[in-house]
Amino acid sequence: MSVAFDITRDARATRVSEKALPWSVISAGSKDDTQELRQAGITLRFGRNETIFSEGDEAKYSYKVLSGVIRLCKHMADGRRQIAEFVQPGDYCGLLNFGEHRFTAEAVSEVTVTAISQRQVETLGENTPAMRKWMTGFLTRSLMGMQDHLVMLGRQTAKERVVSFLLMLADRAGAEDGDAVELPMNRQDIADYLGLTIETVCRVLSDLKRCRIIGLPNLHQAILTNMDALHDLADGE
Amino acid sequence: MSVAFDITRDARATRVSEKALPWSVISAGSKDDTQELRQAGITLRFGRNETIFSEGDEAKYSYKVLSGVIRLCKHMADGRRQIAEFVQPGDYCGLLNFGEHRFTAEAVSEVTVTAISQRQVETLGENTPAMRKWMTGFLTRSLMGMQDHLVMLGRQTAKERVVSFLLMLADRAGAEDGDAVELPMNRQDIADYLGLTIETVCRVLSDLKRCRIIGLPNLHQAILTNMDALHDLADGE
DNA sequence: CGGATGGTTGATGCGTTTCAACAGAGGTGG
DNA sequence: CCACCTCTGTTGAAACGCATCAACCATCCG
Repeated sequence: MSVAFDITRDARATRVSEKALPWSVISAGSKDDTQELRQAGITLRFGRNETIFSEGDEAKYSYKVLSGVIRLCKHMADGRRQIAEFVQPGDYCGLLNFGEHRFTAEAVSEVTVTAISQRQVETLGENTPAMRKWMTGFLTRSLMGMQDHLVMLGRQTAKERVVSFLLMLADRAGAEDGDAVELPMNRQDIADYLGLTIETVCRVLSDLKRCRIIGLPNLHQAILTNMDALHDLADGE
Repeated sequence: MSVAFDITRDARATRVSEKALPWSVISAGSKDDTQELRQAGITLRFGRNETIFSEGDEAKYSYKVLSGVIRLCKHMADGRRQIAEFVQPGDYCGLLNFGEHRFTAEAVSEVTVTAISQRQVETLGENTPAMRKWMTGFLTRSLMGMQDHLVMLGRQTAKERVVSFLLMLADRAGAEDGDAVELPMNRQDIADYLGLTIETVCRVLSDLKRCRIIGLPNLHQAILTNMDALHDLADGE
């Protein structure tokens, strides 16, 4: 299957060191809510901090996350980094980047993805109305998410940002008062998503814990002890 | 024409005070790069600070700006405001907000727009491939603009933000070294776009003027005396 | 055990905000 | 025409929130 070969070339272009290779091609085809994409992709695995694609790379493939979490980020010349989005299982990335990828995609944790060639996506979009509709919806949802993120970075305080972030994760996971939410990303990732430093994120989390608004049983979980307080804090008391 | 009537109802729903009315219906139909939209709209006029639509309003219409500038913003409960975008002549707003508008749109200056019903837009999208392609492109460009804005708010300093803003305006206007760019929005608008205070924006502009990197002949123009210096400042020296 | 990695906490400094006073442009009415 | 007012922008002084720098801690793993 020539797609497999192309994938390999594309991946090499992402500057993952040879050592980081090989990703295993696990299977061709996987479950997918979007019927038309079902048999279009092949599955790849990436280890922690491996690069899936880089900003500026030719966008030959899109990816659907099967397991693990991907961060989409921009690296500035002087090392500053801004994470635009955490892509979770069931979500897509690199979709509809005509020409070249606008972000670098890196594996936050062990990740498996289905790769779909952009050509296939475009063809599907041109021929199937349902697919088209889904893609427009996808773009619109992306835009909405980015809009909320924008307001957060522009006008919320450090505490508001961290709390909003926890609530966003809770919302995505369907967590309720008293439930635990997973924090697959590390503190630096959270900081770079929120436009803060790692120390500030730590301090806010410690504060919340001290006030018994959340619990932190380990580095990768937060227990939402008091959702009401969180909601109040999220928009400034 | 029943569309004209519907426009009136929609506009009233935007809570523009009766005093602020009437907007004049200037003409039906106007020039448009997108052939299919050419005869679809009617033209409306809004005065400075009038609301074109509000966040949460049912999105019955989209708007193409013919003249003037619109700001798209979110208002927080405590009065904080974040501007997501300045919509300039030739640009669109309110497009593809299925259901309800996600932003409040207000006139920065005297504005004339063409209003197009969402139903028409959708129908055009379903039937004409060129229109569909254009709309996908529009969404993608919006997303890209928002992504750059996001990085700016998350990771750039006050000076970098103001400089990037000037360069963005210069780029849009096609201005070169030595040219003047128009600043149709006031300082508060700039501050709310950049996630800063009005005082900080003032100080940075004054600084740039003092260093002879820009000139400020009046409140609504900036002369780009030294584009190279601006580009350097935009990404941290 | 020792080193590496990632996280937390404290002390200090800086950049931006806040608060306050003032300046300039434009508009109105005596 | 000028005094007066309002609106917006500018500048200064002080306060504050977050960043920076540095020390320390916990966990993991060879």
